[in-house]
Amino acid sequence: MKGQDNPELILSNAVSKDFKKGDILLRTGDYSEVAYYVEKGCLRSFVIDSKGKEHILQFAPEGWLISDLEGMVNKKSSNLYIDAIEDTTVRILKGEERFVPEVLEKPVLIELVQKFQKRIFTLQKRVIQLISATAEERYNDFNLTYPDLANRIPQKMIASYLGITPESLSRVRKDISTHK
Amino acid sequence: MKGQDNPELILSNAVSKDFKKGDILLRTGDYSEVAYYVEKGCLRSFVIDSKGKEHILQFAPEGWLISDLEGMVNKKSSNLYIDAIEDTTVRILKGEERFVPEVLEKPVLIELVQKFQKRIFTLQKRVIQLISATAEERYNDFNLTYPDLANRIPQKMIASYLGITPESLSRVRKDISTHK
DNA sequence: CGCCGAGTTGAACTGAATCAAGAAACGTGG
DNA sequence: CCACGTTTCTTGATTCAGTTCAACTCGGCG
Repeated sequence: MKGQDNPELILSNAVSKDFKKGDILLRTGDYSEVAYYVEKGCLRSFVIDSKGKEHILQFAPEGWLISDLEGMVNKKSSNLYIDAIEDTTVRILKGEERFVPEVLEKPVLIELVQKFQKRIFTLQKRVIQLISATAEERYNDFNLTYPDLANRIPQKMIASYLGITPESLSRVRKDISTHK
Repeated sequence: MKGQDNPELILSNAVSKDFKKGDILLRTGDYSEVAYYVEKGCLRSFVIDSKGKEHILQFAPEGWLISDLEGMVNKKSSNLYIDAIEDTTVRILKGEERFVPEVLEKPVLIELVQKFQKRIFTLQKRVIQLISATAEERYNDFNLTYPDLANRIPQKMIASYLGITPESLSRVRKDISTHK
């Protein structure tokens, strides 16, 4: 969830931590009440389906927030992974501070409500696109949602996020460049 | 967003209203800071794409909450429609009570955060499915998410929600019945 | 009745997946 | 800094799930 409006209140007493490219922050089976605010670098969350295929739910470059909401809502272990695509510096928002709403201060709750609304809006847009747009249209929208990210991360990850194969994305990019 | 856990606090001073099947509660271009809690009947939200095709984002049978979050977040007019699929009774949650978080009481905010987390989780599940599941798998999951709704509403609306054509849904249902 | 929207079925078509093979880029150790 | 192996990207040929278009049936409602 995007946060270029810096979430000062939520971050006020969050500690920093560094991860190396490839480090896994959360794996299936883990239980986590932690959320990460990315200061530098890029994280991703993804699931692995029954056929062993990876599906990327979200990228989190600078200014984005990423977490395992399902685990936090259901108070049970996660079915998703979060890992670092680049060397990344995060601020860690602990569960006690953040995801047991009862103990949060009102101004922090307000910030949360607003962040959640944005995330819901983003996800709704993605649902509509998956339903109605072609691979090419979705790739173009990816570039609007995550400016410049296409130059930083492997194409196969973009393909996974778009819900197409790397081969198809390669062809889509070819079409865009040759003609347009 | 599902609410079989009755949202008592949010509803505490919400007024009731009845709509007839076919009534439009919100249309593109309207600005609304209202949310509806469905007590009886069924609403739906949908968008119309550039080709004039309808895409259903959400159904709201009894116990669900439905609204135009985008409009509320961005403080601008909506690009979606909400209408009644059946004669429906709702409780209206007004913006001043509900979507200007600053004036909400802390217990109400906590309820909101929890509702939003559930909606985010539901949407994430749908994104994963649109990316990775076949039409048949998605239809089966629809029946889990909205038990019995398949018997109440036209199939072409289910098809729109699933992101397939009515013809395809017809064939999927045939396959399921003939073999299984 | 007769009509009209909803659902079904068929046949041809298409966007994207799959499978396969080769080319380019990448990083790791010598 | 180069050499090598591994991963990523590209391109081609084939297949397949779902679309499109068209014709027909059914069931409810005037």
